[in-house]
Amino acid sequence: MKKAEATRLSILQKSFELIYVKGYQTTSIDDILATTQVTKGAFYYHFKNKDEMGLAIINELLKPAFAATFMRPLQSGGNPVKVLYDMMYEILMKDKFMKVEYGCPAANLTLEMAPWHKDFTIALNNLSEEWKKSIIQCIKNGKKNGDIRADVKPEQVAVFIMSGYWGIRNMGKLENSKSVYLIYLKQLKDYLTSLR
Amino acid sequence: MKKAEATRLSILQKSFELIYVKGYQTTSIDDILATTQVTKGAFYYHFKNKDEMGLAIINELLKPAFAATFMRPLQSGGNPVKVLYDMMYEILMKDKFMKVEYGCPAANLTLEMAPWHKDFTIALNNLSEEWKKSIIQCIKNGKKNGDIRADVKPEQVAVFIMSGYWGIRNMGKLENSKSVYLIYLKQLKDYLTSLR
DNA sequence: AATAAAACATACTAAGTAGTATGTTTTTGA
DNA sequence: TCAAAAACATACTACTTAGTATGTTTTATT
Repeated sequence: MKKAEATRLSILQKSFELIYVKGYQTTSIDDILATTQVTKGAFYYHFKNKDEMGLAIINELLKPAFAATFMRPLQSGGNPVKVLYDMMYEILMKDKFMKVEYGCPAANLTLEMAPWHKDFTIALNNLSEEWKKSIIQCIKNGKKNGDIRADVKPEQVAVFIMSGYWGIRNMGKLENSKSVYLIYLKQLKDYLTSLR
Repeated sequence: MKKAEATRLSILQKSFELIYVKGYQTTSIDDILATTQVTKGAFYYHFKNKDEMGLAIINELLKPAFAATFMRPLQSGGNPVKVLYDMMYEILMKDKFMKVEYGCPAANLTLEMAPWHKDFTIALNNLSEEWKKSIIQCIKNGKKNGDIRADVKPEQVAVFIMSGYWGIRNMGKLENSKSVYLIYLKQLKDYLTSLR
């Protein structure tokens, strides 16, 4: 990797961490410069302004990370009852990047930016739509295999599961403890089982 | 009501609306002064600082509003399958204050402030806990009446329902349309029915 | 090696921010 | 009614913010 590219990536990665922890609005350019050891000249050489950097974080870091953690596990073709539960368990209990006290970076950005930063909202909605498609496909596949009842509506289930996820992140932040994740996961298992 | 009390209340109400729409951090004192037509001297006579005002909003406006909209409907003693669905339908589809594009004020504040403003987090967690208690009581009552299966775990269900609510607010913001609320509500009905 | 462009560095600006200092006006209680 | 306290008004400060102007250094190309 070229040195300039490394500088750019370093800015994105450190900013992502700062924004995840502190929020977008409260993470100042000067904060970013201090932690990256990059100067203002370098920053504005690589990014036109703060929002352009924010969008780059979503598109270049959040999106691939999201695809790997949220969507890849759904492509196995297995029983949705198990696959969906396992996905959620991995995301909530095993993921190394996300911390219960800081919630989900995608959810944080959405709540903070929508509806004022349209570009952010569109990019984040994109993520959400992709996840939804993956879940729907997983359920459709389960119906074909007979793992899921024929009368189950895939889109309804997908929305229901996704809303549960965004919401449990909120509760985790409030209580600052993963114990609420475990309670949620138990009921998620019961719910998924009810779709057989 | 005394005039001074009216001034204080006006500040709280207008600030609440501004913060609900724009967020806490991005609503400046000067914004508040401009929309309330109150001067800085008056503001700082009534509130020590911005955070004290924020807490007053939570405790004096959000809390009672939350109790009326989220908790009172649960105290009827009716069938939880219907009572819980009706509560959610009212909150999502009928409430006059909350708009789909701005989400839920309690969720917005939580995502924005936790874990950095401990007082806010505690006050908001308080709200959440009260709601949880109400839902649990509603389900326990339903179990006693035979409306809900004996093996249903009230706390698990409460957490599951609450997470669904916080989450669907997030999705509403992303899509800026109540249609996602309707999809969610259909599946909520199926889920609640599965508890019989 | 020479040179042009890329990559970075430093000092600054203009606009906003929460909060304060110091007043004036209004209300209240004896 | 009149003084004291409550309620408000205005002008200011010290600090932070995103972004710019203007440089210097590094890298790539010939």
